[in-house]
Amino acid sequence: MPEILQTTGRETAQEGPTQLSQRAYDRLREMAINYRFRPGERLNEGALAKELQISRTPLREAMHRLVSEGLLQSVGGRGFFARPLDVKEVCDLYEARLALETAIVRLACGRASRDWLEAMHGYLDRSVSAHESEPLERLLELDEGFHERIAECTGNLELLRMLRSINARIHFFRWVDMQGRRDNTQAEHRALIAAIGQGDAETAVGIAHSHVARRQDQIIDGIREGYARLYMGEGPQAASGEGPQAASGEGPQAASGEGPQAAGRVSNSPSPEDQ
Amino acid sequence: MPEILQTTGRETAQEGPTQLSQRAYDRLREMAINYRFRPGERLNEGALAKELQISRTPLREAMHRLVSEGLLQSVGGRGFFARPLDVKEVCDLYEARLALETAIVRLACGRASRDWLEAMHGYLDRSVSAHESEPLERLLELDEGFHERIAECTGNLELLRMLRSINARIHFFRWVDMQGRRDNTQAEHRALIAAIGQGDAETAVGIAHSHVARRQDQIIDGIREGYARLYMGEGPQAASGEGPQAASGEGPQAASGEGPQAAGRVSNSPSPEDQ
DNA sequence: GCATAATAAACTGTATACAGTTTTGCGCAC
DNA sequence: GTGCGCAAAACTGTATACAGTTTATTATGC
Repeated sequence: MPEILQTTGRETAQEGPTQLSQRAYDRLREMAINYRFRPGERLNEGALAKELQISRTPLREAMHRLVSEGLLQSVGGRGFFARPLDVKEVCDLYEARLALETAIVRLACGRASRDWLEAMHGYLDRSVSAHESEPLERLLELDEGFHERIAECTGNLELLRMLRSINARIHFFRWVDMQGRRDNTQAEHRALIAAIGQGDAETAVGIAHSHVARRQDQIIDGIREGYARLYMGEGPQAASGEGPQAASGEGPQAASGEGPQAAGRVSNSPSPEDQ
Repeated sequence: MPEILQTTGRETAQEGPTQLSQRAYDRLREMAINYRFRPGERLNEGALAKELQISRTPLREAMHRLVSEGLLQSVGGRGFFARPLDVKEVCDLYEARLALETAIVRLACGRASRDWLEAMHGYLDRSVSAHESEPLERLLELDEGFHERIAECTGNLELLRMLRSINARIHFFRWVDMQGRRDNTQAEHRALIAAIGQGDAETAVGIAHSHVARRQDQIIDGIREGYARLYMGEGPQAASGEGPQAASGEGPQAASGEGPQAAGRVSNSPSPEDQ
């Protein structure tokens, strides 16, 4: 039975014998990023293992990694849970992203090479052409890629790692945020690259700040919107058929009961105390 | 046999039935932070499991978590390795710490409460009294605690989490750095708290910057010093007897062969490409 | 003596077995 | 019908078993 699973890739068996634990990590990560699990929900290891066609051992290894990355939760060793929709946490993430982006742009101003600037102009051109045709999910990826390339420009892999980690965790809310308005950020991106190219740190940081900064109430609105959207069964990309516990229809427990400031947490979880 | 292990705590069976995976995580983390393993060394799961008196399953779960946190490495699913002494990585971490600390201090200026300021003064008093008597390891902990408290002051748990993660990874090099000179940072700490208390962001950020910033050559010197020290068999606190592979005497493979700038990596590892 | 091939040992990734605990479901008293 | 107690099912954390692969070792040819 093991050897069957080894070759039974999920769609096309594209690559070689990827590590099962890694495959589980990739899939679970994608699910967690897009809130494919209901917030705070307990993840049934047996069911998940069956769905991913692996045993619980590599599955749990992947889950432990995702806990470390803040994409899953583990309450006192008694099972894994989908991350809750925690308003405070998302606000913290936005704030941390702002701090990170500011520092990254400042560093990039002194380190941008001619080649890098060329490449960024090419990237922006491709982004512009994609702007009309591509789906929103793709546009968001392009935006994330834009900012991550600036981080790469600094040469600092740790800053890049942190930015990626944060971007993964707020991805869903940015996606929700983009739903309503398909606004064009290309001009700001061009201006930012221009400022970086001139080594004008103050201008660049100013652009980045106003580009990334978002008022707290806007963020909270986005979370509430996301909350509603989650319980309407929609997601960024409805790839696979519904998972066993991803879409079993139960209404939201407390959609708009307590105000967003109440306890800072909008979730049905028993509020586990994180790892 | 399992039930024997459950109750067989390592020293005094102090607490309750802590999760085995968690215990392994705690011990391995401490080992990784202090470079108790030789840089780049392959970690033998069987031997480690026997040493920690657990099976490989929870051990591997802990190792996966530590890989996510950058305290261990995993080369393409083929075993776990101690993190190498990577010059570039440590420089990146110092740079990231500087960016983080700057942002944290700036935020703290607008959020410091009277209670928090009181508590910080008390903390500093205790640190001063400890300065003469306590061992260096303890002083370093106090310094880390100081900066983490400022992060707590911002109320942003994500910034705090990132700062802690970075501090863990550079802990060893800061410890090595402190060895030679026992310089007094208390005055700077007091000035920083004073500036935060007055909400003077520019002054506070300036102090923090000059306090945390370190020239790249200083960092590299510290790493080289640490490298030498590692292969002399010393560590921050020689707690338990030598582990099976922690101190088997073999000379350094290339102590001062290539210059520190050569490939950016001073290690005996086969340079795995990170997770 | 040294290089090489063959064999054995060791090690990792994964599946499965098992025990303890929590949750669920059902029956029964009221 | 509702609350309570007990049995059963389910689930998690951990140990162990197993197969494939890598590494070490011995034997052999030159």
